Amino acid sequence: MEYNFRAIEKKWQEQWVHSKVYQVKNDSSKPKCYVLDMFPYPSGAGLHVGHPLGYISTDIYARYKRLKGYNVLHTMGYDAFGLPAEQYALETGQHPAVTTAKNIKTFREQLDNIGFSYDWSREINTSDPSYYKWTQWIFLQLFESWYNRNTQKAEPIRTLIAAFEKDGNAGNPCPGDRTIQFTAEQWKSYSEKEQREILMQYRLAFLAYAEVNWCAALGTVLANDEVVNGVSERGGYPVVKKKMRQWFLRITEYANRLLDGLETVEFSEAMKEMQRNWIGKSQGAEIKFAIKNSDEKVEVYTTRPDTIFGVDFMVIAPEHELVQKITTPEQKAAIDAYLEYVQSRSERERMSEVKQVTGCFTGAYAINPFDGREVPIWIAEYVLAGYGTGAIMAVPCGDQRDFNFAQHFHLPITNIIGEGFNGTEANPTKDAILQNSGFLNGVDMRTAADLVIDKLEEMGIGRRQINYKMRDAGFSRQRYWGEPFPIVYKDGVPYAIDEKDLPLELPHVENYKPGPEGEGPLANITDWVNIAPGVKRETNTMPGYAGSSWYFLRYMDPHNTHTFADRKVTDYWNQVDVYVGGTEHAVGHLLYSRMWTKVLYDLGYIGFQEPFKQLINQGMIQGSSRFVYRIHGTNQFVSHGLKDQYETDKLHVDVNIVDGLVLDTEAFKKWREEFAGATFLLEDGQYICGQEVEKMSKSKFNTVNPNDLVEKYGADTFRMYEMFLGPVEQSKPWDTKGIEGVHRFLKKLWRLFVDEQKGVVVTDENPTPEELKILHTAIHKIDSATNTFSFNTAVSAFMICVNDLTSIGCRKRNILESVLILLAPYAPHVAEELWQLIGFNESILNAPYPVYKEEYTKESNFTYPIALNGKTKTEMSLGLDLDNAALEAAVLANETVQKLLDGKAPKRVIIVKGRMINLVV
RNA sequence: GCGGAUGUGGUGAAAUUGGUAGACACGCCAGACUUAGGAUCUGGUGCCGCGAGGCAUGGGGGUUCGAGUCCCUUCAUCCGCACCA
Repeated sequence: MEYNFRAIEKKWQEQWVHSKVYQVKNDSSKPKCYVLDMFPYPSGAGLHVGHPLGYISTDIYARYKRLKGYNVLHTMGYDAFGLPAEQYALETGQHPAVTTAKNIKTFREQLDNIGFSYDWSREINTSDPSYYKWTQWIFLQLFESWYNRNTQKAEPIRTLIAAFEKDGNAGNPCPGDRTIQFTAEQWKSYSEKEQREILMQYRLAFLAYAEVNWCAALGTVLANDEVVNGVSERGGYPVVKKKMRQWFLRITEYANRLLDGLETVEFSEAMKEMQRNWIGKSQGAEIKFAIKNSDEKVEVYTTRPDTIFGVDFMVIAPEHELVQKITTPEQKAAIDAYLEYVQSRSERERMSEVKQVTGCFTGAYAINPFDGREVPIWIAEYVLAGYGTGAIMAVPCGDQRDFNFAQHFHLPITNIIGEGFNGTEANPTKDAILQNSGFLNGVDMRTAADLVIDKLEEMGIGRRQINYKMRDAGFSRQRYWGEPFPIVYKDGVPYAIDEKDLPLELPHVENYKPGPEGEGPLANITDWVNIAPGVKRETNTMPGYAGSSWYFLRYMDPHNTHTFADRKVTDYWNQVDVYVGGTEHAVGHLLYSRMWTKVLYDLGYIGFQEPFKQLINQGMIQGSSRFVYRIHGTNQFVSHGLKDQYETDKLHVDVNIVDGLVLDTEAFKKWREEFAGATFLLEDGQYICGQEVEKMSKSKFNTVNPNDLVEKYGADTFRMYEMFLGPVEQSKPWDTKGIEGVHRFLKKLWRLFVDEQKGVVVTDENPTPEELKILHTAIHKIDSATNTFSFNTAVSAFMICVNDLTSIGCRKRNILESVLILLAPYAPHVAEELWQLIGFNESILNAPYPVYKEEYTKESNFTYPIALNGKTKTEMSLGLDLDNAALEAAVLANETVQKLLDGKAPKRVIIVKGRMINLVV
């Protein structure tokens, strides 16, 4: 009987399906554990070896926790709405639902091949109406809620209306527009339309005109994180700013809670830092400066109010509304020219020429409230309209950009930090003592900041202000393949559709071309859009992140038709205990899902406000591409070492027909028709390819399909090899070479149990202390390594264990049973098979995890390294029960040591019991 | 520019957190069994040196009896953000 992994794996995969061993109940006397993967977008390319890295980790962990006595929720599904399917539909006319279903089928087959323990009865698909019904429902909750800054949580919009009817909006200033102010009487006098317009400024999901990233080539609006260097992430098409009426989520109201929540979760420091940067909290002050000969005021935001005596000029954004009002007639022509220049510059240019200093003087002067100094007001593109107040007070001695600006335009620089400023570059210190600063002279900057703000508040021209870089999240897409908004417009006023009419299903369309004026394809279906005279549907759809913002909740209760997930069930499963996925979702998906969770928590639908307790970022598996070199204009290929002698074209070649770096030339000729007649210039009889590490992608022919490896070595080998590659968090190029070693290990393990001729050879003898030591060393190492996601070291511990047991010929049931249970999470098929072969009828999944007993690994002796001045010279086996004096005596009596000491006595003897002994001379 | 991470043999990587650097594998070398082997098994394999021995964790410095691990400094690579006042 040899290790026939193909038969074994097929048998157990069928057996698992048949006996429903992975179905999980929503209650149990056992403690719960929720282990989740970021669900994939089912692309047409299928899975490559990079995808399962995370999935295998979670599967091992989930199986491990189950053996440890937990009720484990471990699920998989598909993030199935999205642009690629729609692009494909545009090109081929195939309905996205059709291609998506096909892709899902491929993914499922590939996943099943690897032997995962998902509870597939809970599978979800975000494009399924039974799922997006609840995405739409949650959207309506967002639409019907506002953020109460007094209670610091989301509340139903009716509590806001009640407040308006009582006190107007005095207690609840408008987050969308601070200038909106009204009394209770005024509120009651407004028409319904006016009231709803005001409420819109408060809703968590709201409509606003805003500049969006408009990509004409894709015919759609893109999120900031879908725009890279001014072009679309997909396709690399140009992106421009365009004003459109868009849905937004008021995530900025949650900025502070999203920030504070990071303290309560276990994410990597890198991940937390990325989110902190994205949220970008800063504390400072808003200050109003009077303008000379004008009633206008210019309001700036600064984080450094302490430097107010160092203000030498003001800069406002070119888009700032004050520009037209304060520009003097003499400067008008210059300013107009500058504005024209700014408008002519694409987003891309502005980004790529960050260091260039440009600007223009308005002719107006602002007045420093403390010393009455008049400083010029400039406009410049380095000041952004969208951040703070769109205006700054410039302190060139303390801020490098202000300094560069002052130098460029020859503006005088006031020094308020004495020797701290050297005149050649700005010094942004906060630790100087102020000089040249009126009433602040001699005060340190940190203290001065508070003094200034207090004084400004007293004078009524300034106040403390916290700002965030984060913007509200755009939530509309002019696309077809997404969730339709459950919204209708009556005379242009948006209303929620009735909950009982959910889901609002995505209608069928004839084609996927964008609608008129940048609208989505839905706008083309006029009889769907126009419900009644004056009543129209929303034609935008929701963005890709809508469905993924809450899917972890649906897995808990996937078939519930009354609610998105029953409160009792979400209370039971609670937070995701371990969430595994790539870093690319650091600021998108992770922030949105954290926000949705907080909203649902505020509204009382769930009982926790952080979705993911622990996050592990799997590294990216890169592709290791191979290249061949074709002599230009011929069909002759030259080996890598000889290529410099010719003029060649470098071509990607399929990594699957290259062994290491050696090309299989026959396979190459068959690979593509155009190479059928290829000839080769070889080195030492071989064609050597070039290699480069690149992203794994079909177009680079460097993808490796897990199916091929599973076919050749088996799922168990594949699983363990992926883990053996290195720490899960680390990115590394894929290399199939080492898989043999893991395969050998499994064959060796098999031979511990089964002899080719004799069959099962396991005995019932009692284990020796040596065997128990091998086992318990393995238990200790594997248990803790699995628990800490250090799977690569666990695999090596398995190898050591099996090597040791093989070399002493141990075939004892007592030992081997435990080894199998340890192995079951890693290589579930072979573990089940051997478990059955040694006589168990029940699945190994329900066996108890072995418990480490220290007594078996305890030694009476320890082989001490004996070092002289910290350098190991020899070793001695000495009793662990010896005290330091006895150890010292034994060491000094040692022949080698005496020779080394050469008659001299050591100055000091350092003894670390059970570790080492060091002689200092 | 700011923030984060990483740097260890020919390769992937270990190292109980300050205590024998290179476990476990791949690759390579030698051998055994073989008609054969891309099967299996045995031994070897950081570098220099015939050897005793010396040198080695990106470089330089420091703390310590002892540093891959802590501190300072410097270089390189990768990732994220990027005119955020």
